[in-house]
Amino acid sequence: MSLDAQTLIDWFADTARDLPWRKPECTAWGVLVSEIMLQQTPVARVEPIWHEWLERWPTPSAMAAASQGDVLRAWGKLGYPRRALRLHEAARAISNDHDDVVPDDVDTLLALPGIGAYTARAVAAFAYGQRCPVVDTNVRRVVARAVHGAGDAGPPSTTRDMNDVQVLLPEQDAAVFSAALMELGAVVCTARTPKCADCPVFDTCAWQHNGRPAYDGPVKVVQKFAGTDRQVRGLLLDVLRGTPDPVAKTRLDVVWSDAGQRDRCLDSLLVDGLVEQTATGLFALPGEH
DNA sequence: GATACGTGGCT
DNA sequence: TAGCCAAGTAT
Repeated sequence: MSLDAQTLIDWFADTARDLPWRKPECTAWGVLVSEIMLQQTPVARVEPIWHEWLERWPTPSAMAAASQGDVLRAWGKLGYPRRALRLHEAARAISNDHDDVVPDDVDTLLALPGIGAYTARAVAAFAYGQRCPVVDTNVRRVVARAVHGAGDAGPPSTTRDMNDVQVLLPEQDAAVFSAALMELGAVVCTARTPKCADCPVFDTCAWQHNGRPAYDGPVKVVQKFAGTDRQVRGLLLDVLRGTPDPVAKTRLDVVWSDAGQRDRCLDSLLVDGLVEQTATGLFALPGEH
């Protein structure tokens, strides 16, 4: 009952999107880059940037040789630019400590900056075919519905979520099964309007059998954006991405009227290493090599 | 466990 | 329109 692995694997073979990081010729580095970019970011926005990155920096050592500023500019407006900095750090660690080969075991991957419980297992599974639970927001939602019969997933709990998925993994083709689970959540078992008519596991779905109950867990807090430090940091960084040379603070002051918030955000960007101040007091993306 | 962290498309 | 949502991680 509930979620036959082979059914999902067959469905995936028939209908999976043709994403570049799923192609057989895609390297482990390509998979890692895709996983970092896809954190909290839709596929449509990632694809073009991913292609640029892999062409420009086809190996970890290639990216390790770039400056932080180059990496941040190439990241463009993907969002959460600290990801770019951490990926750059990871590239250097892989280049220096791992012979330019993306590690294939979860614990070693977890030790790299910007790689957490999800990404470490996604790389182990999708780049190296390992059998481990890969749990993202899509998988959590599919399991909540198809297995637990709930309207949506409750608050995440890494231990519990991974256990839930571990017991579903087939002995064979576990990595393909994980990709299929994610694909189902991304294109069929979606958050707002699930396309149950297209679902390959409709007949065994616990949510259907339960009469499609509404989500009854804790209220999910929606993150504000307008007016927050996140918006201001984004505006400041956008100025610096758009210019090759360091700029005077007056160039940054125009992006936000509240001087107190502006300065606080600029300071936090300096602390985060996303911005650097020159000896003459100008501001720029970090240029360290 | 809660919160901070970008950005833009969709309903 | 305002809010929801998108392959999370670090603290």
